[in-house]
Formats: sequence, C-alpha cells, structure tokens
Amino acid sequence: MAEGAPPGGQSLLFLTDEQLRKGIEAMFFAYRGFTSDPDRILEGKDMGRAHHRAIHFIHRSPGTTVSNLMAILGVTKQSLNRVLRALIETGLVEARVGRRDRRERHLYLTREGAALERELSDAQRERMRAAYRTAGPVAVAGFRQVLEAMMDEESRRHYETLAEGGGQ
Amino acid sequence: MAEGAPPGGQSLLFLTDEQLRKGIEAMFFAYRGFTSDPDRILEGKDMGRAHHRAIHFIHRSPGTTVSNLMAILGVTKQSLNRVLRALIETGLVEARVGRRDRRERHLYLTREGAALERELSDAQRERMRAAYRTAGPVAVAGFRQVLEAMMDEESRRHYETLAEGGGQ
DNA sequence: CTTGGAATGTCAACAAGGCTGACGTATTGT
DNA sequence: ACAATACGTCAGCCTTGTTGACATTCCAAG
Repeated sequence: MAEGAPPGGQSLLFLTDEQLRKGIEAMFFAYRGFTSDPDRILEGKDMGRAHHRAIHFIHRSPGTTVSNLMAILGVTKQSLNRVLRALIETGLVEARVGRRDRRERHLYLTREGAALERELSDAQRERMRAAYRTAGPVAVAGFRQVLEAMMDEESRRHYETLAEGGGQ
Repeated sequence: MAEGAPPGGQSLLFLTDEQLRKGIEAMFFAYRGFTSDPDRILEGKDMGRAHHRAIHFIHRSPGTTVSNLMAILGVTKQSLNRVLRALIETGLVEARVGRRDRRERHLYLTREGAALERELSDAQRERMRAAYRTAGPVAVAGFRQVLEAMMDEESRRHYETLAEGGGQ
C-alpha cells in the first residue's frame, strides 16, 4: 500500500485504506463496549442480547406487531418467537389480540418489562452519554451521519420510521 | 425524564435521552450493514464472522501469537482454536513455531489467506468508503471520536496498539 | 538438573441464538 | 367458499461462544 500524494488532489486523506481500516476496527471494538453493559445485566437473568433487542423495540414502538418486530430485528419468526415466548412467560411482555385484525398480536411491555427496559437502557445510555460528552456535539453529529450512511436501505427505513415516533 | 430547559445552560440538546436512544439505534442498524458484506461472501465458503475476524487481525499484525489474538478478539482459546484449526487446515493461515519461545505459534496468512482477506476487506472498505464520502471528513473525525470514547479501556488499548503498526 | 508455570492444543459437553422446513389454526378479504 | 395472511410450534441443524479437564512442550528459576 504505497502512500503517495492524495489521489483526489486535496484533502481526501480520510479515504485512505488505512483510515478506512481504522474505522472498521473502531466499529468492532466500540460495538463490544456498546453491548457489554446490557449483556452483563442480563447474564444473571436467563436472558441475552436477543431479549434486550426485543424489549428495546417494543418499548420504542408499543403495540407493534410480531411481523413488524421481525422486520426490524431482521430475524425469522421462529427465532423471534423463542424470545417472545420467554418474555411473555416471565411476565415482561404482554401480547394483546388486535382489535381491527384479530390475527395480529400487539406487543406491550408490562410494568416489570418496562422496569427492566429502563435498567438496561440506563446502562447503555450512560455509556453513550459519556462518549457523547467526551466527543462533543459536532462529533456526535458526524458519528450519526456516518452510521446512517453505513446502513442498508431497509435498515435506514426502519431507523427513520422509529425516529418519527420519538422526538428527533 | 422531563424535557425542560437544557440543564447545562447552552446546547446540551445532544445529550437528550432521545438523542442517545437514536445513537443506540444507529449503532444497531449500522453494525448490521457493517458486517453484511463479509457475511455474504463467507456464507458460501463454510466460514463465518469469527473466521473473518481472525483473518483480519492476523493480516493486521502478521506474526501475532495465539494468546495475543485471544486478547484482541476477546474469546477463549477453545473458541479461537476451532477457528484457527479450520483456517490452517484449509491453507489460509500458517502457524510458525516461535524462534525465541518455541511454545508460541506465530500466525501468518498464506497467499490464499491474503487473497481472501483482500476480498473481504475490499467489500467492507467499500461500504465504509461510501459512508465516509457521503458524510465528509468532519463527520468522519467525529465518528471516530465517539467510537473511541465508547470502547472499554482494554479495547482502546488494543485499538491504539494496532494503529501504531499501521499508518496515522 | 529438576521443576513450576506459561503457552498451546484438544476432547467433551453445553447454551444462546441464528436458520430451514413443515404443519396447524385463526382470521381476513375476495 | 377459498386463498392468503399472521401467528405459533415442533424438529433439526449450524455457528460461535462458554467451562472444565487434561496433555504437551518448553522457558526459566532454583
């Protein structure tokens, strides 16, 4: 990998293979940190990352259906069902039959589910908050821009749809 | 979490729970995109993400030992060994006995291993490059700052140690 | 020279969380 | 009446992580 003059003529140094590689490694290591706190919390509770994800998105979109959750999480119904069954059996999630379409199950967190969600999300947000504070608002904006540009089309659709419901 | 005036006095809006939550979701969706291309490539070759990670870091630090790789990847030797065995058997990785300490195995990519590494890393870098180009250099700097701030201490050590060997 | 401990390999067993395929059931819309 | 949809479930498989136990090899200290 010879490192000659910038190919674009000006400051395209940030597109160097080496820069890209560092970005890749940063994603790898950061993701580990990102998931570590919830993982630790769930470890004692007979649950894992999959449960956390389901809880997160049910909290985020109360009343969401099973198929919608499948699409967001990008897993099969069998995988999702295993997790949902556990969450329902332990009383963290409630599945209400749809009023308009009674084939659908609308998912809600129970009080206990909401409490666990808060515990998990507090831990995860705390790390995120610390990182944001360290890096500052400009960096945060860039962080989100790059991540959004890295998503698949479909993921981006889900991401943006979720965002509408919340604050922005 | 009531949403009154910004507690800091000025623009601390980026530390809102909602902003943090969007960052969390951005990480989730972006990481899916991040791994999708290599996953697709490996899917036909009897290998998975674990093999990719090993190949990546062996390429990055040729001659690294098994224990060092264990520390970087954060997995047990049994997990790593399963992957390494497959890579060695298929002729993608070579394990040379250490000269100074003959208990150690120093890991290198073979020609075939390097070729696969390039294929995987080309795909992954291409997505990263597109995201970088879309977001621009300022955003990229912020992206990396936030990710670095999100890492565990130990991960950050590994991350920086790797970076020394390369460019930057 | 012996021996403790480090580095590595390996076997076995297990768990989480993905997947496919197949099938059943309720419900809806045509 | 019937096809399609939404969901649940059983069975089986794969990858990738885990522990625990044990053997080997070898460096280095006593």
